[in-house]
Amino acid sequence: MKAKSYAEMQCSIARTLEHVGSWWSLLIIRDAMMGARRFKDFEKSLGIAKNTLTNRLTKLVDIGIFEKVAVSENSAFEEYVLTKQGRDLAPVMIALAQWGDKWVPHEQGPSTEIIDADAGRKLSRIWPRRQDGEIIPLRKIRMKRAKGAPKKVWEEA
Amino acid sequence: MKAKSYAEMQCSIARTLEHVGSWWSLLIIRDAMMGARRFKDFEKSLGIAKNTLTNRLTKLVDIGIFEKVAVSENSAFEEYVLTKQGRDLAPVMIALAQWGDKWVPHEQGPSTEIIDADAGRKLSRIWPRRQDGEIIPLRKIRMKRAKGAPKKVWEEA
DNA sequence: AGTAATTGGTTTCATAATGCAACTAAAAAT
DNA sequence: ATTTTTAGTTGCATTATGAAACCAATTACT
Repeated sequence: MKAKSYAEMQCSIARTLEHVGSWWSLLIIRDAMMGARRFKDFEKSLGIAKNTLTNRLTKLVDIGIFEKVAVSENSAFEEYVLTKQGRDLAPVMIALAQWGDKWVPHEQGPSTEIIDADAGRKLSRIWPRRQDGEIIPLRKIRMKRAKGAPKKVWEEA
Repeated sequence: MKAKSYAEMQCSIARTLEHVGSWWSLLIIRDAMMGARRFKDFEKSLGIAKNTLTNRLTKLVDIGIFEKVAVSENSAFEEYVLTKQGRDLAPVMIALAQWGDKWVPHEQGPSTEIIDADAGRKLSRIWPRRQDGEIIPLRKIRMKRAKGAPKKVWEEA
């Protein structure tokens, strides 16, 4: 659920989750990345309630992650297509999928594969790198509030 | 909210979200990555209700993302520390933060900074690469169900 | 040592979000 | 012309969250 908004938090992650962090939203986007377009596609694939799906899709269109496009010249139906903004969530999806494969393996294998079409094989782990491609080890990475952002409670004193 | 589980879906992303996709969970983990440890730290930083925080932390401990550790030799209090599994969510956090900075900028700037401690500057965009470091363009990336996973509804016919 | 404040909860109740089933109008297929 | 599909909407039951009060144990203060 969600009754309280993250929108006013001074945090880039919170603001992203405000847009795509609701239950179902990321799975809707995942399905779109795997080829779903029509309302019924998402509904049947996810087993989500129709009213909830309507709410999610409407919001995702509002914030610019999907756009509604006519199915064809001569059809009155519309389908939901990811915008550039939506497609740009790919690194998030890849990171989520790879974490799941590593830490929550399923008896029946990965079951979602993310492929490099040129090399024809699974992507290697997505990980921060320096410009030259060198991998940055976790211990060298610091997450901190930006200058000007309010002090965290545990930083007082 | 969340009333229906993703656990049985044949999808790596769904299984990850089943663990960390509930409202608040990723923000709790973010706070931990930024230095929060004590119950009160999370509570005050997030403004989350105590019962909800208790539920989330208990679950996150159960599934191995946090562990409870004595604050010190002579203290009876415990604090919540990320496990290796939890720290391994770093790429997810980085991807979320960078997407937010790009698409949902805040008047007052990024407000969450992720730094390469050696280079002393912000991380460049996390993105899938080939082993040699070459960036893989989005159009070369395919997400698909693995062999054996059930066909997607839009693939029928 | 005795008292006050903090911590980490639990419990209760109101509210908000979701799940489900029934219903509907428009479009498409037969 | 009729049936089926699609994309919803509506209403109700259930579940999750938010807020406040309450509580026992621990820690800090005097």
